[in-house]
Amino acid sequence: MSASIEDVATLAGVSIATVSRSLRGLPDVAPTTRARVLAAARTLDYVASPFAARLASGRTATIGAIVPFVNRWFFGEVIAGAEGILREADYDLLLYNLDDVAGRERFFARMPVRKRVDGVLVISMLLADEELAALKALNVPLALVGNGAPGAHSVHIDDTAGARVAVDHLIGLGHRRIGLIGGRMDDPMRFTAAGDRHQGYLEALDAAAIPRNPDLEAIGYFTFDGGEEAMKSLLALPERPTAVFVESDEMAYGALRAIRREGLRIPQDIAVIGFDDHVTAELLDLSTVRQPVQEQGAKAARALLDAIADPSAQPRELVLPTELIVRNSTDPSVPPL
Amino acid sequence: MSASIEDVATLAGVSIATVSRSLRGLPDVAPTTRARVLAAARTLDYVASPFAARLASGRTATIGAIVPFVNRWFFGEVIAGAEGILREADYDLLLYNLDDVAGRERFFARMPVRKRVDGVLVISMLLADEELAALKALNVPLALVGNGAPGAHSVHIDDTAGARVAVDHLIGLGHRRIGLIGGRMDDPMRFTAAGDRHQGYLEALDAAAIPRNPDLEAIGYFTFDGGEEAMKSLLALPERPTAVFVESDEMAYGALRAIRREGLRIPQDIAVIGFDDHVTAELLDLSTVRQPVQEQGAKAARALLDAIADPSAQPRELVLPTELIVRNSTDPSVPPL
DNA sequence: CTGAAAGCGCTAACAA
DNA sequence: TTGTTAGCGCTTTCAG
Repeated sequence: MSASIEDVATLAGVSIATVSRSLRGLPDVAPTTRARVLAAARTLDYVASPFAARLASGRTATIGAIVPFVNRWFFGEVIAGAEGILREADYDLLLYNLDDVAGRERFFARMPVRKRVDGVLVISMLLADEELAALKALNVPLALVGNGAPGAHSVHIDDTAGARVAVDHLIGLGHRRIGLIGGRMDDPMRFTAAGDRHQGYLEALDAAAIPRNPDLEAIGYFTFDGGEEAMKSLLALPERPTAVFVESDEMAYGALRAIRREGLRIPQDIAVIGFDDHVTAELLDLSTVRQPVQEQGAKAARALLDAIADPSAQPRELVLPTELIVRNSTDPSVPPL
Repeated sequence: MSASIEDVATLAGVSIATVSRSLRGLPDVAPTTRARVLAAARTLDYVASPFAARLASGRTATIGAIVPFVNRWFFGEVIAGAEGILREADYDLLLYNLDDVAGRERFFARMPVRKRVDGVLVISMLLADEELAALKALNVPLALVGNGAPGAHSVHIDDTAGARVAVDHLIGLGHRRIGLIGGRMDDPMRFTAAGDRHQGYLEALDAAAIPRNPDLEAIGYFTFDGGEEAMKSLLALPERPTAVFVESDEMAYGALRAIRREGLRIPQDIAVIGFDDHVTAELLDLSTVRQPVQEQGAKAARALLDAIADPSAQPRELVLPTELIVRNSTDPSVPPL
């Protein structure tokens, strides 16, 4: 096996306590002693066994990240953002991918994070009361990305405001008959974006004194196919909308396809704006509302580290700004790709 | 704090050794005793401290996954595949995201996986000799996704064969002037796909007795922009190709854009086929070569678990099949979206 | 400034 | 079948 703290102590001619202190940069070690220890550690290529250190100190130097789907764009970005900050601080990132409702139940039934993390990062999940309670019972700081919860740190955008900006943009272009394509509010994974963005849509209409029209609101799955289906239903209306606000870019891609299949032109016949600024939104020339994704992960990780350093600190809520990105799918004056 | 093994032992009226045995399902425990222990553990909501267990047993029950970019489609899928298998086996997944060349160097300089994993999963990286040596020095099983290495388990596709199928498809459609858009062989992250796919392109031409033509080979970054630039250079040729094989779907998206901007029609003026079957390939109606991605992660994770269970087992190499997906970007007889 | 020694909460012989 | 006990490799008092 590899070198242990004893080996280093022997080689440096000091006690293991001094090795421990030297290596961790604790005060009260003579500079020359420390140098000797560092040299010994280096020649033996020594690293402390994290498990022994964790057992002895009680600190795990690990963050658990709970994510619905690692393999979706948004979540991957958030994790990348968080990982960078954590790695820098020498924290490990333990990944829990829920995958579906069954996986989510399994996670909360078994609570595999117990006794193994100093903090928990929950990505884009609206937690049920019992779930929140279960996580709080871990007695470690909790940070949420995407929405807030009492007693937890949180980093998110203002979905409602973002949606309002998108719809205002359509109104500014002269549209009055504006459709909505959105996700179900009762999504099984309980994402909150759908509800909030729907709300923003309604507020924008109200502010412009455009009457609400439930016929123009098409709800479906928060996916490409869901968007396509929803758009089809709007196109089948006796009087179809001249513009649609779609609650996510992925749904918007489906909407674009439905519109093109119908032989209609974008944006002349129907203008489309999405939400997220997904990687391929630019490629598809889709107007959208950009949200900082990696940054949400990074900020949440930072919040956790701060909370671990100072457990008495109050939970903070951080709201990051969104940005309207105008492309050719809404504005014909923007040159197409 | 939460319950310890002692608490359970006391409540069940047995020794801690018996608790340990009962909870881990070891033999030689009387059924009634085991039942009593399980009941006690349940009422105390007890889980063993993983750190104590790991220190005592020497098994970490965690796998380190080293990935260039969590936030890219391919890698996210691989991780999702691996995570599922590992979670099922009660293994933790420790994520190391390299992010760039500097991150890669930092990783290998510090080797943060030391003393903390029972196995290492390396995703899509061609390891330099020193890197491979460093990982082998960990003395734990090593599994690679995307390419092989002596002494390591590996799961990958046959990139060369896949590329050949793609180019054969173009040849079958009557094309003779077939361009290539590919990544640099000397990619800083050292992905191997570029070289292998390039090779397949050449082999397909040779097999069809179509002379190679270096002018038709455009090399760039393995990204959307790289593909766009490369396509532009092909379009600028005095005699442009009638079809292009692009080594990745993401590059192909860029190529599609360059072609459309030039006012040319796909596939009538130029046929385009990509590689990967990236999520949005269907949306963009792009013909491609599909590779099983999650499955590669799952199979590699399985290989690691097997190797941990039986360290004497020889490293195995698993090659998964690819599949040609014909869409409208190459074949006009396939109805467009 | 440094060392001795007592844990941290388990697992794994070894006895009984 | 069960209990006793010696570690696992550190961190952290507490003396010195």
